[in-house]
Amino acid sequence: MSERWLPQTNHEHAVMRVLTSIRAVSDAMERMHSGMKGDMDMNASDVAALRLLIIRERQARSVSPRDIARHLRISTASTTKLLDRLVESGHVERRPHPSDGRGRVVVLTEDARNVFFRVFGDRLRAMRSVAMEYDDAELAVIARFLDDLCGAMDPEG
Amino acid sequence: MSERWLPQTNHEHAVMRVLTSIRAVSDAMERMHSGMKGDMDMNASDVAALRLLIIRERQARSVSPRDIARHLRISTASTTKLLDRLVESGHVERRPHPSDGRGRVVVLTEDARNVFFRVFGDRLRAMRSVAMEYDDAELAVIARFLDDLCGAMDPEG
DNA sequence: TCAGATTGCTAGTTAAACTAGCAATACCTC
DNA sequence: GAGGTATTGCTAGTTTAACTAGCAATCTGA
Repeated sequence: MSERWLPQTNHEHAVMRVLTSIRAVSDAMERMHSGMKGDMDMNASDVAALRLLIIRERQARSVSPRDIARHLRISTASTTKLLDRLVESGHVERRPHPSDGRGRVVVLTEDARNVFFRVFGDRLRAMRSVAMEYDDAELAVIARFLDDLCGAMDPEG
Repeated sequence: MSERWLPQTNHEHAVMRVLTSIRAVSDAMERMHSGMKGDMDMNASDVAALRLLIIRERQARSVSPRDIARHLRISTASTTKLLDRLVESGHVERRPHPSDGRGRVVVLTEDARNVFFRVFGDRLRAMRSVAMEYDDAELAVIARFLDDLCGAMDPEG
């Protein structure tokens, strides 16, 4: 997480500590997701696709196979197979795109939502109760930091 | 990231916003790592193993194949293959464990350190300069939050 | 209008995980 | 100590999920 750069001042130590912690959180998140292999009959990519669908649904934005391919950084061919798995397991459906004859719209089934929250519910609740301990001003700082960081890491998002 | 839970108060909205942001950061991190597929001749697991080695080295803690298997949540058989790849590409070496005849100690080559920082350097600098913008008190709050969150997500770490 | 781009798919290939089981070594109980 | 059990890292063979190449259908812009 560092470079040959070594923190000197107290402030630099604090910076280093935050970057180390963010890495730890990110690793924990990754393990949590890839750990779904065991908890449900799904691999990490399938879960990631499901998460994208859940998030986009909350934003009332539709998701195409192309979107999934871009988000997961996999080929459209792999995405077709991924969707085949999710369709076959009854988690999503392919619908024709309303205006683009080539495209598809991928939608969650109610079953998928249930499974997702059954598996992630405890973890989400635990995370939420951690955040609940912080006041508005603190949360504002944290959110601003995270958004800045995100922008620095990955311009497109 | 949410559940059927919907934020009501301002505070709950702030909580939600932070959890959404942390997800975004985590996704960006994951894409950054899996994006290494393109930037170097390595897959995400190999990079993750390399990161573990870099971090542990800084803590002066040795790393066994077993440690890597546990950290990446893959089998020891897969870890053997992973190490074969990294040894063959000249990024790590297997050394005998000093006190346990069964075990090995995996150590980085100088070459691996160079490659790692060449690829991640820009990103790490960008992240660091984001954190630099925050004062000690803010960084302390952020670090505490992240550590709390980590504890909530993944007790063992 | 039509040349080029984009979408999602199939087919076949490759990479990296998996399970099962092995010998060598360590640890624990008597 | 001696013997049984656990742990480590490995090999062999299998399965999964990514990849590339190329297709028809559709959209877009000059």
